[in-house]
Amino acid sequence: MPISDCEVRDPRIRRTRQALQGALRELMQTKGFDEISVQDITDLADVNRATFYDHYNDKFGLLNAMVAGSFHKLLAERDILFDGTCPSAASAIILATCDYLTTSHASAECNRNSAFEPLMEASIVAAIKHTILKGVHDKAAPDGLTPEIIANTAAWAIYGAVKQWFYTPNHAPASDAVKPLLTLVFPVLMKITSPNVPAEAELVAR
Amino acid sequence: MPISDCEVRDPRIRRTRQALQGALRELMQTKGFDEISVQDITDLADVNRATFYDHYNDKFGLLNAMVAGSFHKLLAERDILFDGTCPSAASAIILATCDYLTTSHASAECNRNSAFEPLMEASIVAAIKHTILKGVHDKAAPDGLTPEIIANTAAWAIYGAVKQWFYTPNHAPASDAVKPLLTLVFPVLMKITSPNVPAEAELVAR
DNA sequence: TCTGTAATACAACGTTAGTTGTTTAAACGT
DNA sequence: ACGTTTAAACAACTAACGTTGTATTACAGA
Repeated sequence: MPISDCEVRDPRIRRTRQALQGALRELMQTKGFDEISVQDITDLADVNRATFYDHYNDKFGLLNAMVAGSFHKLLAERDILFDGTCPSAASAIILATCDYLTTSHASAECNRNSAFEPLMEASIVAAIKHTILKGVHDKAAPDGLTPEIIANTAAWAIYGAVKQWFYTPNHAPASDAVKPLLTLVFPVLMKITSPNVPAEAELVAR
Repeated sequence: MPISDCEVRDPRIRRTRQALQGALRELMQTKGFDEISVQDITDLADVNRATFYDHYNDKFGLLNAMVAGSFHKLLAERDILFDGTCPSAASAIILATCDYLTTSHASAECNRNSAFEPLMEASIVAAIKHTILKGVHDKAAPDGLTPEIIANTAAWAIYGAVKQWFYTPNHAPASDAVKPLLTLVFPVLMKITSPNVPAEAELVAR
């Protein structure tokens, strides 16, 4: 029965989890995620295999915690705070996502496993959403929408945009890609403060 | 070594795959996805377990094929064709996604498995993207963007929006939810034909 | 410092996964 | 109708999974 990762007091738990995450990180330098067994991880971390299951449901749970943790850290380091109106904060989120995708793929190449990518993605999207929500949770939203819906939509849109950018052959460097991607997703975020964007005019006239 | 699902001539292959998909579908009525073993599936489908691996890489591969297939079918039945400008087609896609999420959750409740949901989601998003791309792949896109990027962003945004709607307690019925969700994601799609939406003005002035 | 709580170590278990090689039989072109 | 092609059946195997129970040891509060 795994316990939440945030605010763990007991140093034993922190040590064990750090060891497991460190081991997985190290193993992923050389192997693909699907070639790594729980045994491999616990051997390297010098932790009993059964103990692993006290902390994570499975290999994917560990991956999830790792990705969420490091992406959150990346965002925190850059001191990103989005207040619902400032495009530069949105840019920073997009850039961070670009960077994260790039570096994480550089270390862990070739994960042809069918389950690997969607899981990483879910973790990243959750982190983006969380960051957006921190800034807008107390703002207003137009009828039928909520800050949560908008934040989630934006988070998914951002990740989808960055992902497609990333998988485009010979894509522009991240710093150049941010601006066009921002124009794409920013209208979604704008719904928080200005419910009516002009495209609306065409919608009601459908 | 699994073979593509589209256009399978050999009736033996079709029969086997249908049997496997049917079996999984039936098992998911009562069990969670993670409680179902490949053995269970092949037993019910009256197929040898080794044969399973001639068709799918693993359980997730089968799930993927099922979801993609049925969601595509749902879209095809409703005769959805999105030309990049018509909001009603976009509405139809959103509505279909709402419906699909609702029905698929009704049959397969409680899949607390960490890997299950992200995989289904990836399949659905891929299907949405495919539908959008059919309509816009030959259209123009503003600098730094491509029809693919826009389609992917829109697909992720749509799924993210619908998902959050779905998980909102006491959410409005799908038919009522479509309109607000549409106002949220339509600006993204609009980039295909009208590169400059007014929010842009604020962006360059940052 | 002491004590109850809670995490880890360890061993052993049954189950499932995924692979391989061979045999049988259905499908297809001619 | 015949022979070729190719999918499915089957058995057997290794390796990894996830669980269970008990003993040990580290932590946190008093």
